[in-house]
Amino acid sequence: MGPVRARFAPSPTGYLHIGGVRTALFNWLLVKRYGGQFILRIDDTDSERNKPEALQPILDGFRWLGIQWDEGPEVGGPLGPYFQSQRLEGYKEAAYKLVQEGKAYPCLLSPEELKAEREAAEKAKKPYIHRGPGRNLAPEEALKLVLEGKPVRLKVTEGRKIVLEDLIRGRVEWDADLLGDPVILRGDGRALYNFATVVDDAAMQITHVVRAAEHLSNTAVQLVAFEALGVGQPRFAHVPVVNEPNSKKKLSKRDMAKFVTTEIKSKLMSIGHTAEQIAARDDLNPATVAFYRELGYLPEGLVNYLGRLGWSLDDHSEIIPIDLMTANFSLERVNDSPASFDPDKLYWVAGEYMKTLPLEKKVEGVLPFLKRAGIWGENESPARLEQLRRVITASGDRLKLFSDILQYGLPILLPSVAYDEKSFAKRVTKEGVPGHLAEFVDKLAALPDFEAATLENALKAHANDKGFNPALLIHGLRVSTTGIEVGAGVYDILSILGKDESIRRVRNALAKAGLV
RNA sequence: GGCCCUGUCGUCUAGUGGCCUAGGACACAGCCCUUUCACGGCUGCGACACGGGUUCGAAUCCCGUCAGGGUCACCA
Repeated sequence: MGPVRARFAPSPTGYLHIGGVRTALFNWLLVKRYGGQFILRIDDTDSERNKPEALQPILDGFRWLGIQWDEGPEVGGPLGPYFQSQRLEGYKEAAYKLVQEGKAYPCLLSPEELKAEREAAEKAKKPYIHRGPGRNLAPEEALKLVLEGKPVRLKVTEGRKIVLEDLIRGRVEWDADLLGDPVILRGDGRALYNFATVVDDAAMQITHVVRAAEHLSNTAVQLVAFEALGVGQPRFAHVPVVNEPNSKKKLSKRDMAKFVTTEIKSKLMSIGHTAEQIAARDDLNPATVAFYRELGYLPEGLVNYLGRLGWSLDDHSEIIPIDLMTANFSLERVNDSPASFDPDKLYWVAGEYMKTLPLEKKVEGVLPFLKRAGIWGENESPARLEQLRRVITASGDRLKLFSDILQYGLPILLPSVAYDEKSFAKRVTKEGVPGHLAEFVDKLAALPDFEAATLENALKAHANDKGFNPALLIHGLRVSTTGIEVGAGVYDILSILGKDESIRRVRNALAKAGLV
């Protein structure tokens, strides 16, 4: 395959939809695989719905994911402008040209008449196929009417088949007789999507249109438009839609609110969002890219997951770094049935990427969450930073998302311990434990150093000496010093805390337990 | 309803006529490792929508049925 020019054409809606990203990613991968340009074209012709400030989140999202466009907003390109709202004249001219050539004609019927036609067809249980009375007008007369403000319809040639050789779905055919003449230009001169997209794809020399399968039906009229325009056709590839988790329904841009369950909400609140903030942002739900960014997912993980959704490298690869993906991507291996979005698997993939991330990158990623939690200032001491590094290292693979630092790091980093009462009762107040703790605190005070290995030896020796199960002390210490039962190894925790702080926390716990 | 698309474990997938008593991954369950949790290791659970053909042989090809989805605008 030669060089590819592929495009993604989002509407500026204020957020980047997961399904859209997957489609954009396939376009981008195709370009990276075969060489060429990935074009971002902004579909902002619907002025009521599209606000200019709604574009930025989309661009930010793509940049965060590492999906860079070669032509489009902010980067320009030779075949711009890349905003459809700035290309309106071109659509108009193209439509006029078609009218002059007799390939399109003015629609003479009023909206009311059209509605009546449609309803009559519906009542008669017949498919509604519009053929306008203006079809046979002489070109001069037709153009005059169009210039006077009549909408323009494309003439669909009857008595033949429209054939698409789709790169993913194979051969798809439509009977032209079942296709009504579509409106391509409104009375006020604004083009309709099906026409604008064709004019632009031709003008921008798009070679491959990779888009969601929901556009498959549209392709028939677009094919007719390409023909009428007398320009070369791109190749088409219709990728299956992305479904809701555990569902056969499309992951929809609408009704995304239902994904914000109480569980999701509490997760968002745990990273510092208030209920009001969540309610005010329509991009904070699991169907958007912003949501995963907000929770501290690694973009590499999201890209891997999305790339693997509907496409596979072979019979066993799951973790496919971007270089491997771009070197091997092909439309042939894109599935032709819909795929359900699986948040659990995404979480796992994100964790796999986190495992391989260098420590300094983890520190960097975790900082915003600590700052928002109010326990990290702008000028923390080197010692404090070193402590954070040790916390992250000790957390190990438990840290799958950057926001997980709140769960595993806070109990160590926070100066005061928030005790989980159930755990406290089970592991500290328990029979005999306070006594062991009190005794061991003195041992701790006498230790030559506070390395994890030293601590482990001392603890085991002490328990052996006294003849009790070391687990009693391990669990007691953990809860005394962090308040909770899960997290890094207890020796690591004590070592990070240091001698003074460890002893202070254990004594506090003993005081709380009613023993000093 | 018309047209179009799709149907392999709960989910993502491998499979292009014999390598398939259908392989891998996530999730789930159990065991081991670790005196927590996680990681890791092992084991288990679990699918070719159904019915007809074609063929020596079908998850794979054909037909039908059923099911799901998409689309039918002077929206994108």
